[in-house]
Amino acid sequence: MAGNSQKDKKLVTEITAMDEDFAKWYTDIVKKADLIDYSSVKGCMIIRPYGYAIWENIQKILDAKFKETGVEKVYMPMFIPESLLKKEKDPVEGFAPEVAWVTHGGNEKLAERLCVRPTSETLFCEHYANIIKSYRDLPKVYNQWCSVVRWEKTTRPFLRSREFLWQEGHTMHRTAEEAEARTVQMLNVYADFFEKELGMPVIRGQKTDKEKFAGAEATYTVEALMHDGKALQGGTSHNFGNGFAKAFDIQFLDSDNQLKYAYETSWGVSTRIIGGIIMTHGDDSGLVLPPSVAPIQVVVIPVQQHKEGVIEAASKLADTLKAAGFRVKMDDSEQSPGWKFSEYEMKGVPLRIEIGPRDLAEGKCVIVRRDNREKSFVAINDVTTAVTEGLENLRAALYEKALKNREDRTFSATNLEELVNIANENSGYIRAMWCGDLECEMKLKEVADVTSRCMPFDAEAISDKCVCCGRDAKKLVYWGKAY
RNA sequence: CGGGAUGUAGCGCAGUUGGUAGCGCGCUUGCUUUGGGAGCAAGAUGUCGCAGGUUCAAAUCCUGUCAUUCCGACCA
Repeated sequence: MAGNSQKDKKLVTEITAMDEDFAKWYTDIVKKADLIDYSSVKGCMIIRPYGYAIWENIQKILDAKFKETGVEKVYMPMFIPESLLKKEKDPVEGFAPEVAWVTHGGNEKLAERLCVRPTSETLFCEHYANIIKSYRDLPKVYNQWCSVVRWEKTTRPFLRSREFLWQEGHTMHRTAEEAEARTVQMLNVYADFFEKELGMPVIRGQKTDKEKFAGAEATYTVEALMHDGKALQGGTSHNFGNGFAKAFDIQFLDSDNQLKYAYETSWGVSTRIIGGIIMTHGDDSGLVLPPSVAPIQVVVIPVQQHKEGVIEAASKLADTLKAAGFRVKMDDSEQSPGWKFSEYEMKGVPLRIEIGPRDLAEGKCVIVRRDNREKSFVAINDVTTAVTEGLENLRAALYEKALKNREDRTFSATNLEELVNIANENSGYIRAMWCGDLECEMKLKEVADVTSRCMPFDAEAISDKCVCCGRDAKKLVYWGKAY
């Protein structure tokens, strides 16, 4: 029966509803939007051209922002000798269970085994120790784009893979103040990127000692809330003080002729961002990409393309938009228009332009927004303006929608019972005061299964007592469950 | 790392008491179609995840292993 075959066809391409099974929905999208493929090694994924193009756009934007702040790009080797890795105790202990080791070169066993970098602090430090002699050598503001390896036990595409792509900035400064300023500056670069480019509202704040990077004096973070109410750490910026400088002997002669230790920062974001984009903006039809990083910003779909003048008009439209600087794809393949509509919705293309004989007769085309499927009929001559506005409106709408989700899922608690109840019944952030004791942090994990996500900057106190122990509280903490 | 599920064509799956593999979609060719996943006709595509074992015979039974996935633990 026609009805049945129609239904079967749908099942082939349908994705799981997000409110039914968010985890399955996520993996469906990652595969069906053609972002990745699995490889034969657990936790190591193939990033497909469409997925990689998103990463490339992220890199392009961030790299430009980095350069505006004086960042220089370098590349460090991927191997770290065991002895070098062990020079700084705290991070080694943090990473030890998940480093991968190279023990052989060809058939010969290495005299000293090499670890595949889980992060490159030690390499940067070793190098900085060699090149920094004078206060005139400071600051050093280096960044690298590379992949790192952490042998995770449980893995998920983009969110937790054994090898992932990231950028890691490592900087050296003359004073503690300068290092602190750089730490905050880079956190703000990330926050702006998330909010203005990706349409993802973030909370800027500090990690508790329990959650901070081992060996850091302070870890700052931008935290985003996903559609399902779980938190995702978007990016981190660490102030290392001069702890690493002491371990690696990074000293310089200051203008007062005194030998001093340099102050270090480090900051990074990874391909995990892509997972964040999916889980923030995606819907039951697939991915929804913010225009800034969408590999295709506008897809032009000719309708009844065999009719005279349709392909020509569609091509011309696409060329006009390309010339105006948009990333445009014209799809005149033989698939039916309906198939193409679904396909590009799955891939999250922000705007779709339909153009067929009916439109041609009126000198118009149809622009459809991915997020709300709103259609507008636009004169062909005005299409550049309409696309500019459409992309901007979509970006703003994505932000608003994500912000509303966060607001709807942000709760406050002033005592333990309240907090536990909220945690049991909802998924999201719980704002609550904290005394600063590790014990209370552990207890909340135990009784409410939440961890501290961050202590927002400039947060107002909502009570003067710790939500857990009732003693005087120091900080407002956002608690939640994290990816 | 513990518990559950899965692995058969590019994708989604069926395959009975063991007897040598099938369906839908997709793909190729042709014609008709085209404004929300088109129709008809003719085709092509498989080391049944991998390695052992039992058997005259294994996709099917047994053991191991790898991968995916879900839940938990762990971890950033």
